[in-house]
Amino acid sequence: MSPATGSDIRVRFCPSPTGTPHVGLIRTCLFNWAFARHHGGSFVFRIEDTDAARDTQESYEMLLDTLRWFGMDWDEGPEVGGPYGPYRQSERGQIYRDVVDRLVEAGHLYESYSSVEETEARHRAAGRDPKLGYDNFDRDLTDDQRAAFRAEGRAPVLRLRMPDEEIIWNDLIRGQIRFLSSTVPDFVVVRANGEPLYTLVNPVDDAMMRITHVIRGEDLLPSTPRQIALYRALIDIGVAELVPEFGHLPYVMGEGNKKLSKRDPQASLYHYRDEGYLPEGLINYLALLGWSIAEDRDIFSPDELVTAFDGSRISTNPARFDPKKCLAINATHVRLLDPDDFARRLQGHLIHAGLIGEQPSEAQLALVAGAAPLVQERVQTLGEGTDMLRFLFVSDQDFTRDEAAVAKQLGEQGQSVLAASISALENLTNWSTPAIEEALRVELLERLELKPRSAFGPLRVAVTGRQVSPPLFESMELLGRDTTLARLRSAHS
RNA sequence: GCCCCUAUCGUCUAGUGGCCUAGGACGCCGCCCUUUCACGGCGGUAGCACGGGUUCGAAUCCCGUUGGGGGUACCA
Repeated sequence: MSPATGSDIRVRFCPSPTGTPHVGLIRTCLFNWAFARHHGGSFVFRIEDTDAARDTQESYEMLLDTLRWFGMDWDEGPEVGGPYGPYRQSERGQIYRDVVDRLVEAGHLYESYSSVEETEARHRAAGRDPKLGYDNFDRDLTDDQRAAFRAEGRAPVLRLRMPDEEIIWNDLIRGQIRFLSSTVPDFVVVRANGEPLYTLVNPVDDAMMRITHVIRGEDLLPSTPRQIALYRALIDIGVAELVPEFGHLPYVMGEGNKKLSKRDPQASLYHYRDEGYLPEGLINYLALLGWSIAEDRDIFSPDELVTAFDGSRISTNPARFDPKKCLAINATHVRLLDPDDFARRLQGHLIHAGLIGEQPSEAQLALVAGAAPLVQERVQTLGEGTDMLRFLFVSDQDFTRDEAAVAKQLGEQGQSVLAASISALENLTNWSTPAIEEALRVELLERLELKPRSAFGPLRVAVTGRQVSPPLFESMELLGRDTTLARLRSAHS
């Protein structure tokens, strides 16, 4: 049973601004965004910065930057506002204080003075496992007892009184899940210093922002009974209208059996952006981590994702992040790009790599336009394209050749190929790909009777500096007669 | 310890009782194409964790075992 349908659907993405945006986080964001867009609902972006010790402004800005790069636009949130703001928890202190006062007044929260040690001691004295957790001891403290604790100088935390009945919900992804309330102790929602905790502010904000579907990581699944209990209390005091639907996404794992760690460089989205992955390639792969679009298909555009993503077909078991498949999916998207679009993006990456300036010259623009089609079919990322085209853009002084390639191709036979090629090309009047190819084929393949492999390998290394390059004759044409001949001569010792 | 989630090729997954001698993708291997590297094409490799049920029939449902993961904070 869904509490809302169609455009009433409201979902949120609510990260803490700690560290660099990573794969698991953005995957969660993507699922929420796609779900909202599919249903024509609202996507709310909220910043959970209640932990002053760990939150940073830099991380906050990286979050916004990353979402924008992916094109995951939000309807409400930082910088766009909305009817339920502010959207940074650090700015919502008064709201929480008011809610807490009302919850206390209605008897849902109570003061608790027990320390962990005292709780464990009580468990031990009763012959119970001391690790059982909080024992709800302070629930029924009398006024006198509370006064006595205060007199000792102790400040209480506030705990939510959990209901006695079993808590059951129908998880959007996992079906019915039930927890015995006896296994869920009363939990702290306000610190002794008066600061509210995540356990309070997260459901309060979801309620006040009228969130209908909470889609989040599996790690939060065990805290759901507590949130539902808090929701019921919020409904009781008129802050919430309903308990939202919950859906718990499977983990994204890294190497081994560990959850993908924020520290793992492979987990940082910036790593992929710098390498020249395409946003649509990453979105495609991220979506595959715990979801499938169809039985025998796994390549799709962001638009196609949105069209298909109705919240079903989400898997329950953890997914392992596979860099190889991520690369392959990205490569497919590179090839799918409209050639002009690819050239434009490649140009951006060449600028990023410093091979051309922010304002490329006419000649550089022409070079990019001519070279892009040569590499679009043979690279997996824009970064590889940049590497492959470096020889076209570097100055003569900066041009270097790969040592292993030189050793392999520019030995004795390579030198004779170079000599023959130089004389064959020196007198070429028409510097075009077909003419260059014709001249070299006649000279090397027919006259010297060389195999194509041994004929063109040395030329490739001499001209591009690498054993892997765009097609040779096209490369020579783009490089131009003078530079090509200069490189052939400089390789000829 | 207690609670919860989870279990199909190396990896991501399809599969909701008969369409399954289990499909796709990545990876890997082979062949073709080929001026390198790729692209593309063709073919191959490899899997239902185990044990009990239920059923005419189980990868699919139930129970258990084992494995994996998470939670059990005055972090989020």
